[in-house]
Amino acid sequence: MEITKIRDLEYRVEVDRSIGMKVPVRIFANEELLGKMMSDRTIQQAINATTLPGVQKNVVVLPDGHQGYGFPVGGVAIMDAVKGVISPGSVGYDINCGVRLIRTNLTESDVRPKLQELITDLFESIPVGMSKREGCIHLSRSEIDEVLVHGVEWLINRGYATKEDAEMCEEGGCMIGADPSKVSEEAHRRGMPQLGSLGSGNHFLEVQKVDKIFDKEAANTMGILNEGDVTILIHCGSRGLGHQICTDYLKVCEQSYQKYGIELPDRQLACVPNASEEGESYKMAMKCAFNYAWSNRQAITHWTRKSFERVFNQSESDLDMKLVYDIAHNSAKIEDHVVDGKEKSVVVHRKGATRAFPAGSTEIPQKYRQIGQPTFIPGSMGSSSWILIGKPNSLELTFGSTVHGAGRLMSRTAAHKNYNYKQVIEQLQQKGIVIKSMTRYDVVEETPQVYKDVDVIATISHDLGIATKVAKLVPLGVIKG
DNA sequence: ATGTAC
Repeated sequence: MEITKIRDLEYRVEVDRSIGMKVPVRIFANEELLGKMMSDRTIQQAINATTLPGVQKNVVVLPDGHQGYGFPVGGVAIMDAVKGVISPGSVGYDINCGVRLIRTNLTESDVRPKLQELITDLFESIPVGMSKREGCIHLSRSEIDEVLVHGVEWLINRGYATKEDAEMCEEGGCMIGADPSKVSEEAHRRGMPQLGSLGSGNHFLEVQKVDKIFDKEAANTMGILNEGDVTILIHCGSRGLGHQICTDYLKVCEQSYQKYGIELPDRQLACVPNASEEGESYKMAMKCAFNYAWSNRQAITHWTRKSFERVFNQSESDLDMKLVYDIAHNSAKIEDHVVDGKEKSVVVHRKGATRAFPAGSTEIPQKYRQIGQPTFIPGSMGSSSWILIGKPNSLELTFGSTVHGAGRLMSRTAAHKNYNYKQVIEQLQQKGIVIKSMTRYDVVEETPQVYKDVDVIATISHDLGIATKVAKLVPLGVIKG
């Protein structure tokens, strides 16, 4: 493959019809990050995606891009909504994996003396770890259907959410058109006992302080007033339910290629025509997983607020723990984008990528319409996290998207070879970071050294003008699987 | 990411 440098931070793979490419690949990265992408299948996977039926304009690889299942994590691809495909493989297993940020009225000096107590209380009240059931909201077979259809609204009615919480989620915390009859009984069964659980791997809940504010106006609009303010970041997804829905529809894809005459360069790049019966069914099921993931993060939010109330002996209104915003990392959405100078309805696949719509977009809450959509990059444990806001260049360059995280540098196995639990814990202690985790191996596998430098990723997004820096957050304490 | 390989 031939990669051409277009300018600083932009590279390109031109169309090669001999291998079925229909559009170019556009890579946004610095030289070092590009080098990492070239050491695995990232670019090849993006090239594969340019062969999919109905693909438009170009496939995007963001600076945090790395190899994924079929389609790169940190990738964005748009398909003609009428003639193109929708690709469950290009959304990923953890449908609506995402991040939300909560603000508080507390400062670092309020939290430090009670940090150990706070992290212990959070760890005891929020279920973490693989396949966790204890402590979750256990849904009956009919209740889970209500959650899948209504999303956060179901939790409002049960006292787990406010109307404002729902408004601070994309789509108001509910995807219209979710149909639980398109979700298998197996997926239902897995989802019923897991609502309100964090999961494992890179999922976490972190208590942070605002380290530096870069954009005071935007920060203040989000309720981030001063450096030293305490925030909470929650990173998790749709758990076993979303995973099962992806698994189920990958099978549906496999069974339909002959019927639709689809030939793929990689079986893992699973897809079906967007407008087909199978495509419509996938979307209705995917929307259920969306609603479940929002509800999941919301239940965790509720228990987080209760935990803070207990530890600081203050009421929820005193603490003013407002949800700043909630974003999705793994999604397919029908949006209008400009292709060849014309607005066109397309399926936007964002896998390990978030929406980053600029100011004025009707898809973002009124509260943020003047400044642009808030987006968050989760760091976790030793590394910083970032608040960014969407800017007009995102529509020009990345189909209204930006980066979602640092991206792994070292495999899980390599992490164990190079680091042990004691080392990682000591390193965190030296920084004053309190951690409680379900397993030791998750801590080792998630040590900051296994990730690329999140600050560089944020800076590239900023320099490209797709989403610019609002504030840098650093961890005080973290709970994880 | 995920009942870490039905």
